[in-house]
Amino acid sequence: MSAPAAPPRSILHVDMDAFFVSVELLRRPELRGLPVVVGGRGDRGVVAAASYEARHYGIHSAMPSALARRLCPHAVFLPGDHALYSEVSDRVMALFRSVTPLVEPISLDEAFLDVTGALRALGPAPAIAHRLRDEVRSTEGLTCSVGVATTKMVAKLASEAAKPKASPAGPVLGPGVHVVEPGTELAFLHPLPARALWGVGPATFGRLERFGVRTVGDIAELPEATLVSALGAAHGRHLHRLAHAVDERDVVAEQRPKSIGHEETFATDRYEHGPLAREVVRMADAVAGRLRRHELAGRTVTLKVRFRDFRTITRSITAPSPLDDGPAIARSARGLLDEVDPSPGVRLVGVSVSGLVPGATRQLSLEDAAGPSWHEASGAIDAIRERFGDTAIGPASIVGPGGLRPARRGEQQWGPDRPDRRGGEGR
DNA sequence: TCTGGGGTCCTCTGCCCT
DNA sequence: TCTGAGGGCAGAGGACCC
Repeated sequence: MSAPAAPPRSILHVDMDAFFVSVELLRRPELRGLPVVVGGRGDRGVVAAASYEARHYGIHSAMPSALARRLCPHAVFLPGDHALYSEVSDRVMALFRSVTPLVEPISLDEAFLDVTGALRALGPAPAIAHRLRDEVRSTEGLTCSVGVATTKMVAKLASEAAKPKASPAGPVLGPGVHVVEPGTELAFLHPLPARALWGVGPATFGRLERFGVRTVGDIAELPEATLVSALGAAHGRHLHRLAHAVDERDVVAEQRPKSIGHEETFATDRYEHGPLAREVVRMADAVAGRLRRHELAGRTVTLKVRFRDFRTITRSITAPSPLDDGPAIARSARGLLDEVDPSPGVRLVGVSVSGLVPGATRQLSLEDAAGPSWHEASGAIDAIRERFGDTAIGPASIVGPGGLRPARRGEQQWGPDRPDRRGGEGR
């Protein structure tokens, strides 16, 4: 006798509407109804979010800011305030957790909620979705769209269907909540464009197009073997299942990061090792601070370099024991940088650390064994920064008059704001 | 049009070891 | 001692997501 089938899960995907822009409008209500763009304002910046009025002009997130400005010169461009969005996001996520502990944040403005266990206490999932929308609106003054379905994938696409849309006459309100009833998943999914599926980007779509694929239903009609031969085993099988609405992935509340990194695009390209090395030290210091804040350490240090022609290389090295202090990470990253020829022009460098383990398991190095180490000093540095700010202390090679400021997370989230504000050396 | 920053996951290749 | 197969791991890069 087979076990009875598990009851369908009730999964919500909540997506804040034009989140960054909406947060800005709360403190600048006079901008309501205008095309507003949040993001990098420099020549190399990109759009992080656009109001529905701005979207009407064809502006969308990830678009180069310079192009957005050409499309709508009279739009209001705002620089973005990552710290503020983060604060608001924390409050919204806390509100979600008052409904269910199974909340999986995807980004500052999106989360999955598994409310299967809350149905008895709070009523059916659509009712919970409406209640969440009302609470977000009344407590934060923000609107969100909610998708309700039995899987993460379909809930995600359902929230998209619930969203407001831009139109020539102005934003058109969406339903706010879109429910895909159990058993109707395929009817909802198959007419959607293939690009709607999670995991189908420009490259994958290009390969699928050769088979005449335009919709999710077209993908579903392809044999799994065809998808595997076109896309590789893991990706092919995964897409085949998604196109048949099979998605058993759980909502995971606690996710430990697998890597922590920091990268920056320069307002002007760098052509020499010296300035790049100083930037690498600054980024290593920032990454180390974030590792310690998360009580993590990692063995693999990766240096990323993007050249003027956008060619991107990565170089990595794995240390014998996990690292979490700036000088050690900087030494590894600078060693990798020494192998790179910057003469073609470098527009971006980044430093990241992966292979993360809890910081407490970090092994003592020879340096530690020899006496008081930089690791001990790091704790004092963190305390000083906590109290006096990030600029209060840092590696001697980057702070001081005319030096570089330590990097803060999200500080340059959407590209360099002004030409060479850190005094870097172009050519 | 000319492309940010923070990530995750997958594939391929080369090396080392058995 | 040499050779090949296979597994594990590190390194590099590509694709994708928000």
